[in-house]
Amino acid sequence: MRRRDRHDDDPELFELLANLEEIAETTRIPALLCRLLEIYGLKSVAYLGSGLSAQPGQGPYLAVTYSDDWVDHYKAQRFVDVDPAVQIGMRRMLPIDWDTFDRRDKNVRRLFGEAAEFGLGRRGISLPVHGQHGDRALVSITSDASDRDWRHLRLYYMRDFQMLALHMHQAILRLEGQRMETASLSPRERECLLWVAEGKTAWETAIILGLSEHTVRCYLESARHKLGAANNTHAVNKAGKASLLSQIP
Amino acid sequence: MRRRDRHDDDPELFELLANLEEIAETTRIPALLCRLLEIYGLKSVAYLGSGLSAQPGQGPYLAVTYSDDWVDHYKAQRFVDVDPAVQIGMRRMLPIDWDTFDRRDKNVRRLFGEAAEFGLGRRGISLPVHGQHGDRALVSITSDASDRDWRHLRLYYMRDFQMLALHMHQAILRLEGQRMETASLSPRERECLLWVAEGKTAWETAIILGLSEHTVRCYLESARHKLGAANNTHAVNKAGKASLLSQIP
DNA sequence: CGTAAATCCGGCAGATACACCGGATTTAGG
DNA sequence: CCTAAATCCGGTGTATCTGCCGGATTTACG
Repeated sequence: MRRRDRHDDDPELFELLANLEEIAETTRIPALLCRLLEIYGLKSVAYLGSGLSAQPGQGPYLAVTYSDDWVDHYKAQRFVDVDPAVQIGMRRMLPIDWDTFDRRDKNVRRLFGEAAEFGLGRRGISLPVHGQHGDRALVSITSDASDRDWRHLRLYYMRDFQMLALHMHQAILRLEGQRMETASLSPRERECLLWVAEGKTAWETAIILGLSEHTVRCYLESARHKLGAANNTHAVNKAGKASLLSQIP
Repeated sequence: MRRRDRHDDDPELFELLANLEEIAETTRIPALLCRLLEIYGLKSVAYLGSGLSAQPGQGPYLAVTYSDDWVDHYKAQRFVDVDPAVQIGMRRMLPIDWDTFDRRDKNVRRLFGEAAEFGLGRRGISLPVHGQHGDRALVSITSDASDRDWRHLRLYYMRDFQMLALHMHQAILRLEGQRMETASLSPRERECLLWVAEGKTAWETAIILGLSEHTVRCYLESARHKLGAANNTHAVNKAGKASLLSQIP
């Protein structure tokens, strides 16, 4: 805990955010994570990104300060299926303190036990990040702070890392592709797709919108064409990820 | 700008977050927004939520400190279709400074001109919020700070309001329903649904996964049943919103 | 004043989805 | 040990989707 004794001015935070914007290669990310360790006096920082490239089957993106040993062990033991930080954190919106995890499960206890052996901090927070296109990330930090310090620090960590996590995700998205040419749907096309996404048939949608069934089909067809979708299901998925189905046009 | 001269300790922020967690009625939200005005020395705070109730056709949720006159005028003029804070902010992940908007469009200039007449600050920031289920929100704040002050303040505003916006959204979600019973899909069901969401037919999915077409149909059927979906399209939409289609199971 | 886009309508053939019927083995957990 | 769930396979009839053909008027923009 080097410079975290004063919480007054935080030029570091904004400097780090600027650095993230300037990064031009993914190879420089680990170094930046290490700077985070120093500045915030942490034991580890980890970034786990999912759904970055919009193609299924693509593995998650990982950038960590963990030792390679721990990463290999984690993968070999398939801890990702057990790890509450991932399982719960990836399904949340707000950051979560690892202290709140239920450790009664024996697999979970084993995970945290072995994590400690590999030098991860006893305390941890995971901050979920939600991108625009269904892409997600989880930024996790660990610390060895005492119980006293931790109660205060965690709040400041949550505050700063909420922003850092967001910008980190943005930077990685920028570097790892995810070019999403956003097609624009007409109001009617969007409306038809919206109801089809709710499980309505073309006929039902026609009733709801007061159109002929055939007209609905035409809108769906042009929506599919605009989105480059193979069928309605694909179109709904693409439009949903591009948040074209929200109420605000 | 009452107490914002010192950026050192921020008990206010964490107190506000605690208040947000304790709120039991939506009627108390406006009062909390007004406290934000005082504490941060702002001209206005606005929350705009979209897709909160998971039913289409539901209007957006609005909680603002604007005058009713401005809200009525804004709605009457359909400014939401023009407002770059909404149009751009809702499609972003990172917060955006209103100074960066392109004001060449005459409609945009009219919007900001009339906004100033109704007493909104000259400076503004909008912070997008992304929920887990496709729900979104935009928290916008305005200020009358001088150019000098603004350059520094905006960063601190972004930092604190990034957290405040998130917790505000969480509080409103909690109060405004959005109970999403998360069905759990088996790996195979999820996998089939994933490829169908990519526009593949059952036959193609069967080839990809090395299964018989009939087996794929069975998995899709049980997935639909688990999700309470009327058809594959509905199932993909539901599963996507519940982030059941991501790589991390 | 054109042009492009959005808004509407109809029909038809073939592909695909969907529901409902039947069966099987393997695996995890109480 | 037993049960539940997950993993697999086949058939059938009907509903729905999808692509492609043909029209129409209105609106916005340069």
